[in-house]
Amino acid sequence: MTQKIDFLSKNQQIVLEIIEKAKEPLKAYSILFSVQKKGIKAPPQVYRALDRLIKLGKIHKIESKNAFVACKNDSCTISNATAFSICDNCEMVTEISNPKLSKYLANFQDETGMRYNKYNLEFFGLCKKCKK
Amino acid sequence: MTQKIDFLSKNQQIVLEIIEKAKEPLKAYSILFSVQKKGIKAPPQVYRALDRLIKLGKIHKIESKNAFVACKNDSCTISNATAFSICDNCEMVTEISNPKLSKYLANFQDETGMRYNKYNLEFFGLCKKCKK
DNA sequence: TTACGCTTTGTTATAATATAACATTTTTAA
DNA sequence: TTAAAAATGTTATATTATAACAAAGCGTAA
Repeated sequence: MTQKIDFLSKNQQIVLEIIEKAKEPLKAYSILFSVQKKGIKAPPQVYRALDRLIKLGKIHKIESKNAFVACKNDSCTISNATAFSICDNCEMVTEISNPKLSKYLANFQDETGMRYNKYNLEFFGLCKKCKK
Repeated sequence: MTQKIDFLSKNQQIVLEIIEKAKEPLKAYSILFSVQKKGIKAPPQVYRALDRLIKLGKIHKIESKNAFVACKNDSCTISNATAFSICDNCEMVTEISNPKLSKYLANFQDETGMRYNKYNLEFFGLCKKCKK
């Protein structure tokens, strides 16, 4: 077997669980502090789990915040096409799953005809609550 | 006057110049090392200049790389709508200026009707050279 | 079974990225 | 001309991330 693609190690499960429970994106070191009681003691353990979970599409990294969210898209096993809306005020992050948008972007070609196998889009604005 | 919107301070000019000359995105600390002979000695000086240049739309931050590129779009004085293509192999970054794309994204509304005033899009793939 | 390779894990140390806090200088505008 | 504001300089430190290597666990084939 070259790779176990559907099995999570203990550390990976622990990290995934805490990200899934969170309502906001979590930072790597805040994850570290939260999981220290469960035996994860050092940054590399957290970062390894994060890297793996990202590759599996279980979580995504919000690049503009260096923070991590669970993928809301149940069927997402790869993470090559992501879009988020981010509130400038309360920092709430929502994953956008809009078939038209993803189709548009997956098919996008620039002037040179270059095609892409991956993209990440981050929208910023005020969420409904903060707009009031 | 509340803000000088079209004037760059000495440090800002120095930092902008080095980013404009570069062919690849530059990291903050590599900028710092390059400008130390010009009297910029400490990180905050670089980061302040970067922040200002970003606000003015003179440069953009490539979030997935923590690196900075000059805006190629001459008329760009604000930086609320950015799109880049990034080569996974050689790390080359190109700013995409595609009117259809920017129009599409500027007008994008999610399911709830929310509109955004800013976005950043990063495409990944292989550039023409690396595809060969 | 055992021993080999591979993956995961643990651990220490350190690299890389970014900002806080405050002193000083320069610029602005009353 | 001088007080306020903005920009700059400086030191220290916070935050984010990885290198490097040792040890443990696990599958598998001899």
